[in-house]
Amino acid sequence: MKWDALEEEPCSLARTVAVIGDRWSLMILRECFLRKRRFDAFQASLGITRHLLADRLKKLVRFGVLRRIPYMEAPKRYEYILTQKGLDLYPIIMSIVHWGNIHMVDSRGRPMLHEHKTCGKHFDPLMICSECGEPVLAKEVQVHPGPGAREAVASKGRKTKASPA
Amino acid sequence: MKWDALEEEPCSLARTVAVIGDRWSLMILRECFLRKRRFDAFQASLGITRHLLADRLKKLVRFGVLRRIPYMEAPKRYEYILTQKGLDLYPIIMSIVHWGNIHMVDSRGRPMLHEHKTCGKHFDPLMICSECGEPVLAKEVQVHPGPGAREAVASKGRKTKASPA
DNA sequence: CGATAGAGTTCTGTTTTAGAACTGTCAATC
DNA sequence: GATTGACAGTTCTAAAACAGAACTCTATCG
Repeated sequence: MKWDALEEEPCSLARTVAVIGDRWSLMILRECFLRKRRFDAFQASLGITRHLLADRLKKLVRFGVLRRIPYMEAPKRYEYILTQKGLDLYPIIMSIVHWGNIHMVDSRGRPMLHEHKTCGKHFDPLMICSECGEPVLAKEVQVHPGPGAREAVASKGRKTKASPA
Repeated sequence: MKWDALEEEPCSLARTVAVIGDRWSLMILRECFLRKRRFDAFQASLGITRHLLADRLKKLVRFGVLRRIPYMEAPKRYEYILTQKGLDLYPIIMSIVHWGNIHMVDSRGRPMLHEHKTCGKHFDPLMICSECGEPVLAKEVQVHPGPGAREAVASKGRKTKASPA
């Protein structure tokens, strides 16, 4: 399966994975949320090859996650800033960081702490249900096909071809 | 940078990306959360090559995200089920799906709807602060180095080498 | 006996990625 | 006024990852 094919899948996970589902895109986004915005800054702190960095930035711009704005004429220089669409990725980034905090830290503890400026405390992100406000657990969630689902092929038995989410 | 190097980084995001930061791992996990658990079931609904599927399953087992349990002797057959560590990935999966629901759907709408069995309603996941219960926005979060941070090289000025999170 | 199912492994050829060097423009320095 | 350095890339080659298809092995089914 090609990356382009992922985008076409009737599955919100696959489509999002087409945008951010490689290690470098996620690492670049980490830098963006840490207020980095220039080519060399990304390159220095990530150790990514310049070739791939150029490529990934292009991709993220193409998907509308980053915007490329000139900050200097002659020579033209650009910086990359998060669009609203990009900012909306924050819960993904935070939940990834949180999982790492719980399951991947060594004996020294967390590399980074997050302070919620609104309340002034170090916090962890918590995922709750938009309707009842209770924490959401995998076992308590039932999925149903939505309007954008692929038509189920309805072959005999319990064999429905695809499994979008 | 190799995948192994990512694991070593003093950054919870990098370490998590080392585990799930490729398209197939995320797609496999989607299937796991949809209760798929067998090799051929994964292969059929993902269209991944068998080679890569075997490889990714091995990786996810090695990282303790999946457990490989025999469900049949002679011939030995195994199925892959989520460990607690794997189940804890749910917020990541859900936030990815949610972003896709908001930003990547076509005119037909969402491919899939999620029902919170606890309250019986279709819902979206919401990320809140564990301390004050308010929704968390990127701009309201300040990061600080934690105990597991790499020693900052403290060069002159505002130039700290790495940017873990 | 031959066919089918399940869970992989092996093979070959194509894509992606890593790592390093190169380009081009401007500003500041020797 | 030639040289160096910052910045934002592009180009090159070799190494690694991936796609697609075929093959293996055990066991049951008709």
